[in-house]
Amino acid sequence: MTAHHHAIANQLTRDILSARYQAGDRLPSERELAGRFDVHRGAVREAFKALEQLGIVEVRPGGARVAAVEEASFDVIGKLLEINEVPDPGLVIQVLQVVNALFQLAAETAIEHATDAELANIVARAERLRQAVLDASRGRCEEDIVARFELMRAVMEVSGNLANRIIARGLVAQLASRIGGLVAWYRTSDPTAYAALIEQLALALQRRDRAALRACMDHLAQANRDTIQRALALAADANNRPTEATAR
Amino acid sequence: MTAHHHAIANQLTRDILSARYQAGDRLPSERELAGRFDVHRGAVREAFKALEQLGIVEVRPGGARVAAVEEASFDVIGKLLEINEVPDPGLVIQVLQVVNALFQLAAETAIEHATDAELANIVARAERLRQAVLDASRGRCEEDIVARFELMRAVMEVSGNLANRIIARGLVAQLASRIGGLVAWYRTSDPTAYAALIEQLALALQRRDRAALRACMDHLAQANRDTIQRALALAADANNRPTEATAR
DNA sequence: CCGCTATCTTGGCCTGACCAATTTGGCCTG
DNA sequence: CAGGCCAAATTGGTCAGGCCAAGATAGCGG
Repeated sequence: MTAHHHAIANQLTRDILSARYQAGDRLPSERELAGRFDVHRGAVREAFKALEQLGIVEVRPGGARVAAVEEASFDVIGKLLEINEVPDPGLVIQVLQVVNALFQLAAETAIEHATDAELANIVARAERLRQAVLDASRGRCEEDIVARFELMRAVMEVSGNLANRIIARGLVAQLASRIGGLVAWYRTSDPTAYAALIEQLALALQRRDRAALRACMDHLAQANRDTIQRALALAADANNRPTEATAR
Repeated sequence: MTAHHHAIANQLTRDILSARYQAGDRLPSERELAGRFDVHRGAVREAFKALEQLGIVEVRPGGARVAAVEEASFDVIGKLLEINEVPDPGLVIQVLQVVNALFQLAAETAIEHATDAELANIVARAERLRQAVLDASRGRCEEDIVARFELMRAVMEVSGNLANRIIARGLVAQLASRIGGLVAWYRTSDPTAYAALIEQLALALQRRDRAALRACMDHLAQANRDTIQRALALAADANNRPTEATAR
């Protein structure tokens, strides 16, 4: 393995995101880091490129300075989720809220512009999700989650909003790569109620009823939030108390 | 000026985004492009890095292939806005809708979690915006726009949602760098009505009234959309008929 | 104590080379 | 003739060393 710049970039990213460097600090020079890591300057240089594109470092002739997290790029969200063993629940919830807002926008656009056939397709997927949720209470959880993503993707697609699609896709990807391992802890608290919400969602979509759509999406978001929060708590708990064999 | 890789990256980006290459096509090899552009392979390589991080190209040993736009990264949105003289109105509207959805999320979070003092600060900014809008009808348009961004930024800040903040910031930045030049064409159609909406917004925030907040934000979004759409149409018109001296 | 300059450092970029993975074309086998 | 298989050519990945211009800095002069 000679992917030096990868290792260096990861190390520096962790250092910066865990606040070992303050915003505005000067990073060591490329040449010094090259010496410290015992690699050629090119490797450090490539690592810097990555950090710069992440938006956490601003590199200019004269020196590289770390930037404020608020000014960082889209992709830091994934990195922020990575720095701890179990992702920071607060951040996960925040991302989830954004994803939900985007999903809601897509759904509202869909009921405005989609054809009846497209809506029917979505409704069919919703029905599939409803079934999957009910099945999941008997243990088949993966299908449940897959069906949720399928539904979301379908709605995004017919909404026709490219920007929304790109952003949501990126966000979900960053989130999924991090909390995918939590599937084991993922349980819908009240599948029956959740299934009922899905049914309401399907109905609202079919009738192009915006008010109803918003109402039940609010409830769905709340339910999803609770579920994930519980899963995170369980995972963190298991991680802190590794008496029994930890999954992995 | 020896920023070769910049020029190459731009050229290739335009080629790809304007569909001169189809998704799945193989790009010419680094060495061939180096010869074609008469630069060293390193320059082409750096350009490829940029394209890869844009998500429009997947480069692997054996060849670089262009990816589907839907799979691209967040930053392509800005590039997509850049390929035409006047940005594609449809895309601008889409981005605007996303921004609005994020703004709405922030506002809803704010009325749930912000302190009274923070809300008061936001309300004050809203009042400033209201004044600016009324003033703008007499020609001072820049302050109007600045005040809108200020309000949005303030709401984002107190909402405490880092993910939301980062995404919205990036989106606004990409949009602003592209439609900033349209300020000349930017006119609120009915300033009085708009000011009234802002007042409603302030009131809803102060009372932490979520329903009212949603209602007036819907109207505000609609108004903003119309205004931008009109500005884009005017700009496109002026661009197609360059008989008189075009600004700039 | 402040402002300016000469020098030194730092990043930007070019050149050339070698390596490993993939592709590709020809070859052999059925 | 079709399909699988192997080796050579091509492609991207990485390393190494060097030169240059743009900032940073220490020292000097006011």
